[in-house]
Amino acid sequence: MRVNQQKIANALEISRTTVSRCFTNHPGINPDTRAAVFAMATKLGYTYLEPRGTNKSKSSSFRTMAVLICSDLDQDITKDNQSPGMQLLPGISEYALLNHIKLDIKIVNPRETNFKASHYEQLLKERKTQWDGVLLIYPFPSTIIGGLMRKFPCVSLVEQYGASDLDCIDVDHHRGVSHLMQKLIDQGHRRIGFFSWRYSVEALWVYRRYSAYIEKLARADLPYRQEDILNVYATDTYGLEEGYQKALQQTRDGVTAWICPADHIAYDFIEVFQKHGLESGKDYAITGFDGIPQMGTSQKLTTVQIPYRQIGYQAARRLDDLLSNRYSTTQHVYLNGTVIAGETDTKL
Amino acid sequence: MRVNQQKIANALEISRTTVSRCFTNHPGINPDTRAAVFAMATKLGYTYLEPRGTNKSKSSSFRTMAVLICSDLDQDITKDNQSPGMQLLPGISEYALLNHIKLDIKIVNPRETNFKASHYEQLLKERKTQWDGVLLIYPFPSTIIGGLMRKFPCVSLVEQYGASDLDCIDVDHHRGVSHLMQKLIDQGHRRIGFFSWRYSVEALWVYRRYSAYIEKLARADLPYRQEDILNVYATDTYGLEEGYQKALQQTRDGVTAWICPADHIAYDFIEVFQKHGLESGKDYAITGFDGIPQMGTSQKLTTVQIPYRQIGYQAARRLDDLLSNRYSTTQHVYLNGTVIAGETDTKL
DNA sequence: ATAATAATTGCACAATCATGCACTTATTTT
DNA sequence: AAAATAAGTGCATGATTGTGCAATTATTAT
Repeated sequence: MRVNQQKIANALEISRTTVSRCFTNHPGINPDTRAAVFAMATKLGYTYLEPRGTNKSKSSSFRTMAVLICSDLDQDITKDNQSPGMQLLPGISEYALLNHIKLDIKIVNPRETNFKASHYEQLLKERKTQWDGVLLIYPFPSTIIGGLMRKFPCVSLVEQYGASDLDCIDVDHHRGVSHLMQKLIDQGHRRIGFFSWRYSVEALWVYRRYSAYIEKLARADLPYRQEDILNVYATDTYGLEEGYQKALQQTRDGVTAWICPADHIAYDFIEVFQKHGLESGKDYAITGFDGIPQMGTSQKLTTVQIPYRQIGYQAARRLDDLLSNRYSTTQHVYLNGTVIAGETDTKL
Repeated sequence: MRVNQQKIANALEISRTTVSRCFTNHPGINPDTRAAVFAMATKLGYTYLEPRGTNKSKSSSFRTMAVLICSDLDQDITKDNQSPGMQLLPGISEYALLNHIKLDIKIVNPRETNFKASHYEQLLKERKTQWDGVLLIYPFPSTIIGGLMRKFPCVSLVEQYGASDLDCIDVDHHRGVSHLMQKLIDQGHRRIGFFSWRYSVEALWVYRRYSAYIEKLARADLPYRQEDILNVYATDTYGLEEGYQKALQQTRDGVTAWICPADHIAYDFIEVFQKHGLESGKDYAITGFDGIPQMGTSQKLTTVQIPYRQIGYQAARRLDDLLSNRYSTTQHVYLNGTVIAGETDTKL
């Protein structure tokens, strides 16, 4: 017999009305109840089909999306428009404009980890227009994410959040790293190392780009060498100076190219190595990731340009989807970055 | 005798009216029913040709998506409706119905690698209504993909295709593997191996799931052990029997859990180990990936259920986007699978 | 502690969906 | 040209889902 809402209601011993409201995104449903219903629906294999006739009239009402940027005010935003946070906005507002969505952009304090604190209380009460959903820019404390997700549909941009069921739009780490490495391999590099930093907060993109690096090694049939991978494993990390010493040592030992999971790591690397008389693009190859132009560098770094505008657009769009259909499988969208051919990937 | 709608109706024990409505994109047809009808039609070899003269104004507003299933007719389709190809149809049909898109489902020969061959010539010329875009199910020869992509917007389902700029919708390998491994780690496993098979065609999902495995090792701070990884590196592969010997050896040496990148690999593994007196879920833990229920197995495998319906839906949707040419950046969408707790991940 | 207020949930009824029957229209066959 | 076959459509109907309002429960303010 087919699964219907009644089955779910029976299983949870609640009324079918409540089940229906969960799927129709009705206000006034306890988030916990909704979660329980969705979990049971998945378990029983229920498929909710949006009603087809009615969904046109509904979209006429104005929605409001919050854009929360988790960053110190002076650090990121005020600095310049080059910061990722600012670069994402055009895409977001483009989508919002096209679809008559209001935006409410707020900067929140990264050090506030208590969702019940006045900082967030205020944020939520201040507005007359209720938020319908939230876009998250930069990493948030997980407690905050939990609190926000209970109240609103959320979509995260660029940064990802481990195992929690948060939708996320990001650059395609795998393709990016794969392209960079292919470029190196094409130039004759056979021993390619991975150089990162340890971050105080767990940086998921480091792991993701590292895993892309490993995957490419395997597919290109290049051997895995533990000693050419620096600062990925927690138990096997180096201090800043120590790390560079090790990198120097490995370079002398035969590593001809280094993959760095971020541009700023690569720029610093280049600077340090220069002090030791090693020139990037000549004595060794190096690539970054992010496509942030650096001032005061003579060389153009080979890197992957992150498609910020597209990410912003897709994120807003995904959130819009979630507003009308909250019972939807969590998804990650990875957009192709553009490889920027710099001068640092040259053959020896 | 020729195949007609009545045949399909009989086979599915529904009225012919319903079958007719499926092909004419009548509203008020359940997407599941429609998917079942399409599947049966494909199986029986029925091709729907729209009525001739009448469709001047009407059909022009309908777009047509081709769904190409690259599989041997008898192998996959006729077998049962459990095959991935068939399971994707309900989601595709759901989107198509909601958005007034016609579907044209075809099975193509995997061994035909020449796009200019009559096999494809026919496929393209047969129809009066031109395809507006193509959904690809199962891996196609790269020559065919190239040919198709030059002619139509394409989106691939479940399988991925390396570096080419093809949009793709798939299960979230990383989250799936991460959840499975976390489950193992929670149960006390500390030495987790990876066991795969070598495939004649490059299986991207093996690499992707392998890279997810490595990423999780790093994040959980478990050491990388080359000798616990079987049949991922081309230069370091074993024959079938040889591979199991090695796996046995490593298990005796201290590996307590094995991650397999696919259910069928895991089922075979269990069977072989059983012959050697090792019981899954007791003497060692093992997990698969795909959520395909296996007949004749006493134990339920711990695995990840692929959200076929959602994948189908999102793929159709992505293709629809590409048709209206709204977004140019190539993207990969990964949907969360559901971890199915079986009996094979137990602690020793 | 108790009243006032807000948040959830259930009931009853309304709306819509999905499908088969009967009939119409189009295309072949005889 | 009539008969036969195949396919499309209006309508009726039971199944399923959506919604206003009242009842219930939780929360907050006296």
